[in-house]
Amino acid sequence: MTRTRILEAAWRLLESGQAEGVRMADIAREAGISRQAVYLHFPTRAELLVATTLYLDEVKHVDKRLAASRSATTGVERLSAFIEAWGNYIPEIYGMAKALLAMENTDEEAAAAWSDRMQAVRQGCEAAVRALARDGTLTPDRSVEEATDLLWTLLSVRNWEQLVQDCGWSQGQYIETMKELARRSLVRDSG
Amino acid sequence: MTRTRILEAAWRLLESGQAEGVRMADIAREAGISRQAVYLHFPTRAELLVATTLYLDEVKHVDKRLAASRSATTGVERLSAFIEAWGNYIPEIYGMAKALLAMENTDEEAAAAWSDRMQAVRQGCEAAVRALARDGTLTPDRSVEEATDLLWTLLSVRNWEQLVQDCGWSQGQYIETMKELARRSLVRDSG
DNA sequence: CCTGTCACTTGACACCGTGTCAATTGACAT
DNA sequence: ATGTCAATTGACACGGTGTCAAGTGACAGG
Repeated sequence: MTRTRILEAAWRLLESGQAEGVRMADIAREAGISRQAVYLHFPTRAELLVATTLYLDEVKHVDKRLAASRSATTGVERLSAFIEAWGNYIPEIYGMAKALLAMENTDEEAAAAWSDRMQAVRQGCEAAVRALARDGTLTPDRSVEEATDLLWTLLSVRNWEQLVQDCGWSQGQYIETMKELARRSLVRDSG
Repeated sequence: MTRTRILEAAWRLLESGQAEGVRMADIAREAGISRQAVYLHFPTRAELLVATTLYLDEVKHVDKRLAASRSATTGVERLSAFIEAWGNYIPEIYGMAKALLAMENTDEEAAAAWSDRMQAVRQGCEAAVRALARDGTLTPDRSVEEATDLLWTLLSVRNWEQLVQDCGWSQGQYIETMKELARRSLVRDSG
């Protein structure tokens, strides 16, 4: 199916670094079809990018990965498992994310799409925070909502980008630091 | 001087919200001159934006604000003062920052300019971390460099944006949370 | 009073990337 | 043979940046 070939082509290009060099013409060439044929399947660049993220989520089985964090028994374990699952997913979608993020400013639809995806992440954060609250291990300093905001911000793609891409941290270092930071700022009595 | 009028116009427009709607023509109109006259003073949009940030730093006396944090005696005080100074500066430059950030992806020069400005912030972070290290109050978990990376990331404009703009936190809430987060993740024995 | 010069204006234009439109081709099915 | 469907080619509009050339008006010095 041509549609799939386009999605694969987009993915391949976005994955390989220089996010913003990826134009519709490039994707078409990579897929071995004409630029106009791309428009036959995806009305706008934004929609193509969104479709690519959804395609990735499917191919990479995000759902299965998050299942692990959902099955954790204690809140603390759940928090840790969630950070690990999401944190390790970031590098795989980073090319995509960067391209989508770059359109946020100019493209209404791209912004909405990215916001949707991030709300899903926020759900995950909230679930982890609620698990802590249920166990009574959430720090008394913050409400569930504030704690969720904080965790969500900590785990943003931008923060990953800054630490791993710009500062040269290893992925493991990133994960460990985020876990520790989350624990210290969200879990009660954990010096 | 026309140059100043242009800078003031750019500032006024950027400050008032919708960063990405600000085109060269808009700035010219706001300054009461022709679009081409702007190019007489600033060769490119990126250079105009950069000049505007420098102009803002001058007008807003960033240097004086940071002096306070430099004169703190203990490392912990210095950390706190720095977070307060920088954290309270962010909302004043946010319009600018957003416009510059939006060009990061497309414009080489804008990216370099923004990166420069952020390196300056990083210097401030590093100074605070070194003050902690000197006092022996830096957590043993992290090297000076790692601690600097972490603090710098915590205090990014993007994080401020997400918490204050997107999540609706108050400025005071943001400052307090950042101070606490920094303390918990950088200062030794502070549960 | 003439002549420069300097800041600015007007208007036209090239470039780039996105998205649109119309006419055409080639394969496959009925 | 006919229809249909995916894809092709080529042209074009739009928006925003940046360039270029010619013109205008004010002010200064001889």
